[in-house]
Amino acid sequence: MTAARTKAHLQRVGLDMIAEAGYEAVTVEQIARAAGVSHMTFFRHFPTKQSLVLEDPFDPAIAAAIAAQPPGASALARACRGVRVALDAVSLPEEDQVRIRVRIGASTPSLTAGIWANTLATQVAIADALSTLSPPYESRIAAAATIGALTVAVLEWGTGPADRRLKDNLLEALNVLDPLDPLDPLHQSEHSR
Amino acid sequence: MTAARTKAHLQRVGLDMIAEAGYEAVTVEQIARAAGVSHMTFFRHFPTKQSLVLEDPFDPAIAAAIAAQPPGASALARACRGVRVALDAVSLPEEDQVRIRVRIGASTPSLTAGIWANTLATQVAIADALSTLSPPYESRIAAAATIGALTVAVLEWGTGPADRRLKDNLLEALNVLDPLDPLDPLHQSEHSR
DNA sequence: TCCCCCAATGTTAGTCACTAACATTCTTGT
DNA sequence: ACAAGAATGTTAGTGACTAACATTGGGGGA
Repeated sequence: MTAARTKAHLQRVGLDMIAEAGYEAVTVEQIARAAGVSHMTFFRHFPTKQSLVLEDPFDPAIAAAIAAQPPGASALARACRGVRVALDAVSLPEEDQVRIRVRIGASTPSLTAGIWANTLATQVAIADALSTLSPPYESRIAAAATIGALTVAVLEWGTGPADRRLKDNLLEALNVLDPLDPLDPLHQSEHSR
Repeated sequence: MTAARTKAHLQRVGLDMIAEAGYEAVTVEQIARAAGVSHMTFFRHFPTKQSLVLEDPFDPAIAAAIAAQPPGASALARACRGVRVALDAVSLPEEDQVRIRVRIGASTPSLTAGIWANTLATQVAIADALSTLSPPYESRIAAAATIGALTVAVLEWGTGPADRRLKDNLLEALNVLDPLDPLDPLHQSEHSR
């Protein structure tokens, strides 16, 4: 069996078991056996048990959109506006499996901790994108604040009603840090400065 | 030996060993033996190995100062101004041991992850304090952004030059989220609204 | 078609963080 | 001095994760 198939199979089986019994109640050994492999194969595909749930590749489009923001605004505002642009361009997965993973992560304390840890790479990428126009310290602060807001938005989406769109949650979060004109709440980020 | 003394002794010995050899290179067993106790005693005083480095009690004064902020400003602004007031009132420890702990945490990836996890309780407290005047969602976003900024400020302080004051780092971070009048950059938080 | 090669997987034996159950010692008030 | 409770020790275990080495299976070249 090809490597990608084995990995996908492990994740499907593992998420099923965890969704049913809870993250702590399922051991890696059990997941591996249920998927018909050994625990070593599990760890060859997922570096940690956490990563089965939390694995989330960073999208470089976000950093690019932030770096492309025009000068004249604070680092925080540029970060928020860049993310808005990226949200318009990229199509979010919004698949059911993502929602399940977020729900598991939000309801398991040890995983919620891991979620914040997972954002570190994104945080650094955003800070780098900001630092072309702002001092490094301000860039790091703005990046951390932005990531914090977005992470809460994702967690809230995962635990909220199923018909709520992730994108709406994210835009609302950005609005807290960088308020748009309330009369024209959307479609302004690309044109305002 | 009284419990508090044993705990302090374990922490002193453990931080010494970790500062010298690195967090991953020192086992709990080694710390316990060096302190003249068994590993069970270690875990009776520190729930995890991480907590030896990261343990940091939440100061309720911060939440109180935020809750006392006057209405008329955004949740984010009230959070920042409340923290500024709390920083004026409370005297920060600023001891060498704190700096050592932050330095260890900042330079050890698995601990940096734990630092973010440790802020969760504070984040919830701030969100609660904000939610008396703002909707819960906006409160959670603002709390996450504020905590994110403050955490970066602490990490930066821990790795930066030794004569830099923690308070200055924190105020500068708050300034990124809630800019003060640049002509009167300090001493304004208590009077502005 | 055969074979070989290498990627994917298995086996085994460990380390380390952490826990449960129970035994032991030390301290402290009376 | 003497119980009673707090602090600590012992032992045995679980589970995540790693290192070293053995094994298999399928696809490309001869």
